[in-house]
Amino acid sequence: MQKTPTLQDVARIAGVSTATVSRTLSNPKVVHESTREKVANAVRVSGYRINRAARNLRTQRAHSILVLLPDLANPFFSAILEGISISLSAKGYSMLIASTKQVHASGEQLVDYLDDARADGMIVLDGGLTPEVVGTLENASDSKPVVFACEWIENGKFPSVRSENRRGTKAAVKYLYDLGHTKIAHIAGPEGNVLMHARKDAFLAEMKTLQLELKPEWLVSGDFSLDAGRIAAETWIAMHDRPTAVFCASDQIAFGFISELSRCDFKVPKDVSVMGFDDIELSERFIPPLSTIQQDRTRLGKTAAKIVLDWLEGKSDNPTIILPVTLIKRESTSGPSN
Amino acid sequence: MQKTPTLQDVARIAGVSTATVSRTLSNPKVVHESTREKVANAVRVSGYRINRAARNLRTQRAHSILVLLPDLANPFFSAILEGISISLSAKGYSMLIASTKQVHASGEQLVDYLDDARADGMIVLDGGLTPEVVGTLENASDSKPVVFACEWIENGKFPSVRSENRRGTKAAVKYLYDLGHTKIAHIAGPEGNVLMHARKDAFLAEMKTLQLELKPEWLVSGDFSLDAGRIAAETWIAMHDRPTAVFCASDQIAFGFISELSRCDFKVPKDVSVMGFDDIELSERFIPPLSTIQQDRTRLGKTAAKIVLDWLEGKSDNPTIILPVTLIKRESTSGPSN
DNA sequence: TTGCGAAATGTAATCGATTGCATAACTTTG
DNA sequence: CAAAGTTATGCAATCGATTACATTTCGCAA
Repeated sequence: MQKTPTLQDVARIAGVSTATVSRTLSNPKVVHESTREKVANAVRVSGYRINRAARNLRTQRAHSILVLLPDLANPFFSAILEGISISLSAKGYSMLIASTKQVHASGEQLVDYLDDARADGMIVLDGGLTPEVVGTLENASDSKPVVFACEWIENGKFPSVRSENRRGTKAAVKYLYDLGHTKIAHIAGPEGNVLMHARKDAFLAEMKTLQLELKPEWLVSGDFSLDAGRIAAETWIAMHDRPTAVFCASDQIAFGFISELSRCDFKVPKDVSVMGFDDIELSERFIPPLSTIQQDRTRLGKTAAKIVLDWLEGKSDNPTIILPVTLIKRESTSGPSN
Repeated sequence: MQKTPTLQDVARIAGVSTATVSRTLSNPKVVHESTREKVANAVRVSGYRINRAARNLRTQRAHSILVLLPDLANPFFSAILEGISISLSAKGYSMLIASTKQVHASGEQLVDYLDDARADGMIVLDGGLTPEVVGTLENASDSKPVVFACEWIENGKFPSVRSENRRGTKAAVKYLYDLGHTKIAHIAGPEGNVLMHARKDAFLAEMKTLQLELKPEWLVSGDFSLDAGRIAAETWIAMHDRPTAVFCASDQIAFGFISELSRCDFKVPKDVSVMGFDDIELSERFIPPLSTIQQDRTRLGKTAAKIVLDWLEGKSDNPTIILPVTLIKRESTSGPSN
């Protein structure tokens, strides 16, 4: 019922000064064992809990990290969040979440989170920030860590963690080629997105390496959504010279694509082989199970958090880390029929 | 390069006291217009940002709310988080996220978030907390708001927001019945879960109302996962008297179920009609598109946040709010084939 | 012009922990 | 045994905003 006990209370009960209590709690080895016990006992008796607001003020640390998503409702990010959270909570940090859309909508500046001592650093999963926002962040990141994960800013000075988009893409195309496909299309991500570029460029490069013809209409632009896949399916259906394989820039696209084809009575992989990118949980259980390039999302998250925390502790080599991907062969791909 | 300006700095530049600056910022109408302008100008010149740690300490508010998930990697929660975030950020609150698993693993107590001034309140999406944890939360919630969303604690004293699980379930069964099905199975959620109970009980009640026979083996227990659906499919295949329709406690279960059936060359809805519960984004694009009971997850989140915020402002009627669900008819259901 | 209430502003204590510096207690050493 | 060095503890300033209370200023009526 009474207000929560403070350091003062603990000090009084233990018969020592607040300085000693504080030291006992944060750096036990500098106090005498007997004092340590008295304090530990007083803490137990009083049910003392540290007041983080007070500590945060004094230490100039928020002990929390902001994670910025492009879109909270997108399930692609869940596993990444889990990875981040694991790393953060192991070090006693909390995870704040916000989405670009909403920060923008509420009229706040992103950099405020850093400037107003709400967060000590930031993990950004959105490579689509406007140049001004990136600019203010670059300034802020002279003193506060900002790390990109999955996506990144071209020519930006931020460290980042990402998957081998290039190698994954090439492996996918090569795999389709080895299955016997020569007419391969790509459904790309949203215009201007770094991932979209990385994957599209790698796709073009690999097609060239394999000396495969690429009709312009086989390069479909979209975004990473289900609906982009659906629209691409309509496009595919309308083609006179249909590619026999399609490499989608995300699993969601692939789902939308296959779903729409199926609605129109086309069969995957009989009529067209389809590959995705990501390997989200459902891919294994889609109908047909989706061949895809697997990203280790949890590890992506853990790694991003580690970079931020290391940076906060002074180890600032600001690396760009590229994590391996794996080609997963399932039943949405086969050799071309005849 | 220099340190961020404080209220003091603004006061000095504007030629007024810190008290006046503070009032200008938090309650502008009590200061004279001319002063207001001086202060506004000083804020602009100095680039002042409030230090939240300091404000939090003084006001005894963290201006953030903890959202507790059972499992961060589960995409079902994404849309709920979005709803929560919208409501919170509109009122200047931040959203902290943690998962039951990890809080537990890190040896922290859940209630610490409230006790150590990290969060002003809590939204819990996990009805599976242990009774001790619930107990400590109940104590804490004398002073701090704790609200359950989606799931809840039976006989607990927490307000909650949830969907019409009962009505949704009955509507699903009735719909299958109206299509002509009389042999209907249910794949339930995890043992001990309140949602699982609510839906199973409603299922049993409706079967009784419709005077349909229910063989014990038609009541399959599982959890809400894809894999539970896969296992249930094996069970279904092995039955001698197979139900012609299956009502799954979640869309994920339904996906797993259909996926496995499809792998074994059964057709949905020809061989069996399948319904889900939730209407997650992908349901519309699954193959076949899934008939299901739609929960408004965004609204669930918004409402939960609203209850917490109202409570913080003193409006404490602590309501239990039950949101309407909608029956969505798609192609995973049809009349039984003879 | 004086006086009084209302409006505007200022002074300084406060929130609760951390930490530089000073001091006390205790060891070691010549 | 005294001097020097170590170790343990305490004192009090500090982080940066908020706010109760005191004081000043202003407007208006008599």
